[in-house]
Amino acid sequence: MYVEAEIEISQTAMAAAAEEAANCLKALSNPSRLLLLCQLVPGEKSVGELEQALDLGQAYVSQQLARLRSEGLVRAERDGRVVRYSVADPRIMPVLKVLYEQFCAKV
Amino acid sequence: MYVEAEIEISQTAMAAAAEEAANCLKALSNPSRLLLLCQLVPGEKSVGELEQALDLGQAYVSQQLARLRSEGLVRAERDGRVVRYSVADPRIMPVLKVLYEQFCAKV
DNA sequence: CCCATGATATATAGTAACACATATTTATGA
DNA sequence: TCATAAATATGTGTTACTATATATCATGGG
Repeated sequence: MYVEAEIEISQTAMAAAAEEAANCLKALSNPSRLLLLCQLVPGEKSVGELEQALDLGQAYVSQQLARLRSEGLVRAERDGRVVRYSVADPRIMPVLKVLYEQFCAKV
Repeated sequence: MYVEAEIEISQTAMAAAAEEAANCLKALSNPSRLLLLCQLVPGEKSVGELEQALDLGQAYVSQQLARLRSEGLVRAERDGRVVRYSVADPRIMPVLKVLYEQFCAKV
């Protein structure tokens, strides 16, 4: 009985974690958003800097940043007329690291 | 010049890696598929076993497995009238590990 | 103080992809 | 050929992608 209950809870917890992780992955599962996040790994960057670094249009960058913001993955901070973005969710750093290891460092 | 060329290549390579990673993440970014993959971490399982373990319908499980197959993440092997699935892409194991650490082991 | 400008955000729209359910089909072994 | 296991087909509602157009917001000059 206890075992069943625990398994039940465990499965529930697992399902909840899977949903949370899946939401996070959905936000990461776009090349532009992934590159945007990578740009933010070393530290915060303004929208303009991100546009330049990735050679993407202003509105597009802003849209993708809004998506990441809505998921709580990045944070925006206004500084004069510039808005600087940085990584807000500590969980994605290790995820980005492992993605880099698996998909970029193919040596 | 060399530097510029290298940066150029580097960005191209980065974009290519980002696309590949994003495709992989897209396949992972669904709670059911994530749970299915987790079930396969210890070793291969038949479709029926997966249905039971996750309490999902047969067709649905088969659909999600087909999606994972199409991305090369899992492999199907027929054994009599049973089909056994296993993880096919070595890159997703570390990814699943980090997801587990970040989203499940919250202690 | 108002306005022009630069920086960023939001709105809108069309196409494609996804999620999921139900129905049907294919393969295999008794 | 029947029953079981798995795959595919099909339909419908939802979400994603990306482009273009427009709005907001802060600042320095007049």
